[in-house]
Amino acid sequence: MQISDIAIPDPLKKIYTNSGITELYPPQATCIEKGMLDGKNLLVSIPTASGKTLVAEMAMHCHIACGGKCLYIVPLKALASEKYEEFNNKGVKVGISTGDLDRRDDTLGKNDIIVATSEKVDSLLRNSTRWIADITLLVVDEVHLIDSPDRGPTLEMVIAKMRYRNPSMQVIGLSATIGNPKTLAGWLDAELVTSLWRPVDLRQGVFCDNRIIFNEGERPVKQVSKNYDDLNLCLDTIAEGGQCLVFVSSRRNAEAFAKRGAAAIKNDDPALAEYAERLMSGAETEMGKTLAACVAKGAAFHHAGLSRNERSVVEEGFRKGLIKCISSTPTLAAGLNLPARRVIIRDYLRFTAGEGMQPIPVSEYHQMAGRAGRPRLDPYGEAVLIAKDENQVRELFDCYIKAPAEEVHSHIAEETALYTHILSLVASGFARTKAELTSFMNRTFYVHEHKQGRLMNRVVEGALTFLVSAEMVVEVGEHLGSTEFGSLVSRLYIDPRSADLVIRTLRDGHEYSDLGLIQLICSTPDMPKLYVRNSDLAALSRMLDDHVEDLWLPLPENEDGGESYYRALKTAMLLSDWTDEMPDAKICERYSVGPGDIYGMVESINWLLHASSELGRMFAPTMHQQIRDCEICMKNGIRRELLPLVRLRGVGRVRARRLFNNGITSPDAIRDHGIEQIAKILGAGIAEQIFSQLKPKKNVVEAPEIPDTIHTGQSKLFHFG
DNA sequence: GGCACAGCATTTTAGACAGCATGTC
DNA sequence: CTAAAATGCTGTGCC
Repeated sequence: MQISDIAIPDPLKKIYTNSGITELYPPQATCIEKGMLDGKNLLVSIPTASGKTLVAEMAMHCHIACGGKCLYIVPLKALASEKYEEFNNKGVKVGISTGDLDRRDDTLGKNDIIVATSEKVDSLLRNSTRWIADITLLVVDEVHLIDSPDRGPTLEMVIAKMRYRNPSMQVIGLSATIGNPKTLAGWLDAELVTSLWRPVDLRQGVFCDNRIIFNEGERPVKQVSKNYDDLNLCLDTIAEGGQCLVFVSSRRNAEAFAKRGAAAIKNDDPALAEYAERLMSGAETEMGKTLAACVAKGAAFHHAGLSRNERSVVEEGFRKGLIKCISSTPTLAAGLNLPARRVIIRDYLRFTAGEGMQPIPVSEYHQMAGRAGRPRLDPYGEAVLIAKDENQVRELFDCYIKAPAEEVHSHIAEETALYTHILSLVASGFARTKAELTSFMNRTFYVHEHKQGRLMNRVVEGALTFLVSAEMVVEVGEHLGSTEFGSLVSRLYIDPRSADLVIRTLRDGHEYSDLGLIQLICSTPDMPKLYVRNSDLAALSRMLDDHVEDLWLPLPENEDGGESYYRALKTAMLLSDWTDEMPDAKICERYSVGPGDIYGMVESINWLLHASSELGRMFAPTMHQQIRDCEICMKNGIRRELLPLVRLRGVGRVRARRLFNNGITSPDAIRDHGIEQIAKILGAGIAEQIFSQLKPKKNVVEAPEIPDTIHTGQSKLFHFG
């Protein structure tokens, strides 16, 4: 099918033809034949990188041309940015809305296309965002993620809510290949498009005994390293002029492989030195230094412990073709699109808590294998598994290459997952009676799949019981309503169990302490927690002894509560060190984490601190200001003594500390010292910026407070053995 | 006494959504 | 309670 023959707006046609797209891929053509441009719902279940986004884009432009508005839901923030870039500058207005990128609500609604994560859409629905009613086309990217145990229920609810609000809205689901596409399409009232076609030939094989065994034929691999097959596979591709992506199961493995790769590649391209330098200049941690050393030789590793800068340098270096191989944990499988000639799925077993080493799902294998082969750049892509012996070759073929795609199932009938969603249905007016609640839940994929809602009703009943006892929902006869507290929890977008724990503890009447508050929030189910290792236990119990007064939650009596208690406590210690101005590198070393982990945890607790301060306003007004202050300290990574200083624009943790250590502890003191003095400490430009914010001088002249000790930024709170 | 190393015991193990309001070194 | 691989520790053998 030719682009010129399709009923899409002319400007878009022009953009496509100008960029060399003149003909549709076969599955794309099928979408149009099935009535996508006539408003039919669609489920497109095709392999990765076979042109799903383009299909959705055409449909979106048709809607926009008719005065419609489109919502494009993605599972990851990184993906949201990627899609935003892709849709932008094509003659329509595009907006993005995720937890950390937001073009403010009122202006956001003026866009023709809005790209958002599923959680963000849920949050927008809970906060009755007006433009939601204007959406005429909903595109759900990676719909198969409905199957995810933790985030799937949210996606399922968001789809159900959107369709309930806008009954005439068109829905397009984009999915990887799945085992039961008909069931999912049935739920969406959608035409189904399935295909196995790919734009770049993908050869899937298993490595064993110095050769890759493909479905048809074999390919020998030169043995350079005696001990490492994975390295040989990697060098083989590089020698041929390709790049390589290696998926491994742990961060340590990723780093170890990159070191081996760096030693073997021995590439001294001067362009690489520049990238290495960009990494080295910011590298405070051991991890950062090894990364820089690897990149200098043309190898890199990638995992969630990397800082933002480190990630982007690695990604850019690989895109430019300078970095020849990246060894990665699953971060790169789902997120950013970084295709490579050859993908090596080295570890197909992964540790799962409570289940030991488990084979990764087929869907994830496809996800990784799909990264092989860059459209228009590589002649073909190769995805290679590694077998220990001939027996395993057959096993891997059966379990992955020839294996049928997994089915997608609803996870919505799990009670704890439902608390938040039932609350939101009641609080945002989707269900005003039990009957309405039941009828809404009957529209979920779960009920569609199971053809009956008996278990669902029981679970909903359980969730209601919890919400009523937590005073978030009230039941009056058949009627359901949310309390002021319940509405707040729903809008804050936190787990009702978190809110319940927070307000219960705040009401207990503890004396305020930052550590107590941080511990409380870290104990919440919404907070990601660190793992506790045996070697941490000594420091943790000393922590308990030394801070009995400050901690708000006591060690639980029963044995099995201990582990999660300690995990929360350890997380609280890290964050406490952060607000105690401990340098990043030291935190990384002490807790064996990467800069990216610190960033992630600080981000999470900031979100929850904000929510807690709102809860505090309602339940513990005397603590509200304290919580707000703690929030600012956490955001900046500073001690309380710097609070007055960071209120000034242009002053963050470093400059505030520098001023404080010079005896300048408040905006008033800054004024008293005069602009020249401040310029000496921080530089003229900054000094000017600061002075322009200072209000006219008060009549009272205070002597500047001079601290009796100079703070070094080292932690006094905790000392590990 | 000191060192190298085999062999056994212990330890560790991926990722990432959400609020708010703008400017760190 | 699961399992693989890396790291830690102990004891042996040798100089």
